[in-house]
Amino acid sequence: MSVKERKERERAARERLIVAAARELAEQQGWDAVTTRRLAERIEYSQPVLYSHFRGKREIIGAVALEGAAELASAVRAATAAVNGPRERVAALARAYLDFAERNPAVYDAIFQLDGGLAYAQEDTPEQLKDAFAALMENLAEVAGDGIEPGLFTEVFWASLHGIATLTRTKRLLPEYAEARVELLVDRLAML
Amino acid sequence: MSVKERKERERAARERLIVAAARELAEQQGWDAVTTRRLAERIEYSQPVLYSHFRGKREIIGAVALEGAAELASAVRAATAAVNGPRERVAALARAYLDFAERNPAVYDAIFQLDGGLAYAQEDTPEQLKDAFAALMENLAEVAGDGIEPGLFTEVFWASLHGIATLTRTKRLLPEYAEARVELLVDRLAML
DNA sequence: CAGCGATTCTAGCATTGCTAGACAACCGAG
DNA sequence: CTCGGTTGTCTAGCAATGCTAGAATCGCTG
Repeated sequence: MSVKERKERERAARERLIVAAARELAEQQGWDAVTTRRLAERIEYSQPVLYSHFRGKREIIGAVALEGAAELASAVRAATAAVNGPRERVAALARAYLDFAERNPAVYDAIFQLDGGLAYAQEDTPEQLKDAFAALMENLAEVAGDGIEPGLFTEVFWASLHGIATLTRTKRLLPEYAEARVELLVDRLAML
Repeated sequence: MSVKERKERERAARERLIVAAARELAEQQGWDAVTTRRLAERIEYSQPVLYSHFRGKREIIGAVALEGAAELASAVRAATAAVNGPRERVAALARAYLDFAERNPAVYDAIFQLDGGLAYAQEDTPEQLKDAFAALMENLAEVAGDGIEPGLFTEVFWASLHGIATLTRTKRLLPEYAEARVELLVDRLAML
């Protein structure tokens, strides 16, 4: 049954190709430009092929979101691993998070803004999303403060970062305050 | 020239009708359901009429956003006016803000999520948007803390509220923490 | 190498935002 | 009161969108 296995490998490879193409196109020209036709053209297949891998455009966004969530998690862990001291660790986390959002706006949107048909904060939430939240909580639990549940604190800190990330990207905040916002947020929210 | 005036009044009335219909439809069925055809049908005119008032769908969203921003500003002012004590005033502001976002999700999206073709944090930013920010700053300046510019503090507090509002609405945060999040945010960010 | 099953494509549907050009209504002059 | 012209509105249509049915083609198996 080697033939079947080969076909499955090829199929998986093509699926990765679709996700990669969608992501690249979205980062280059925004999600609006990610149409089924353009996507099909990029992978050099016809549109119906997309629907043999994904239920629709929404699921493709979801696939990009999962890939991105895994990257966000490791970006956060990588940025905090080598840092000594809780305060600097939290600041590094905040900068890594905002940096990821700025460098991968389309992927960030796929994870947090667009509808990728994924469940959040529930049992059936995909591993990658749970793990991204876990990566935040690992570094934030130690500064949550007495009597504050780490999960609650992480939600608030995360929401603040998310607000800054999205409002910054849509040019609703003053660029010159960027660094000061992070400092203020970390100094006030984290209990040291 | 009474005829001209009458026509202008009628025109203005129809414009309000369009904005109201767009808003109502968006709140009922989401912005995706706000198509030019459905909107035209609701106001009992044909689609091209919409384009004699607005450059396109984007501008209609923008009009809803401006109307909403004015309401948000007065909602915040109304909620804080009668409250004594800085801490309770800030808490009231936070609740009023989140309440507005929850009660008018489509309008909130028009203001802060969708592209209504409006400028933000600039000179040519519409009055309504500047005033909404001002309404926040009026109540937040007193708790910014020493050496922290009110504008900076307001941006951070606002971003945090925005993050909570959007993540809550897309079911990415735990509902049971809703009240605790506000308490934590106010207690930590505000300097009392 | 022939036939059959899986795969991929062509072609098309309904819906979207937006626009051109035909048509009608209405105001003001004679 | 009628006619001309401006102003306003509608019908019809464009290209692009997500998605799908059915034809065509490819490649494995006997």
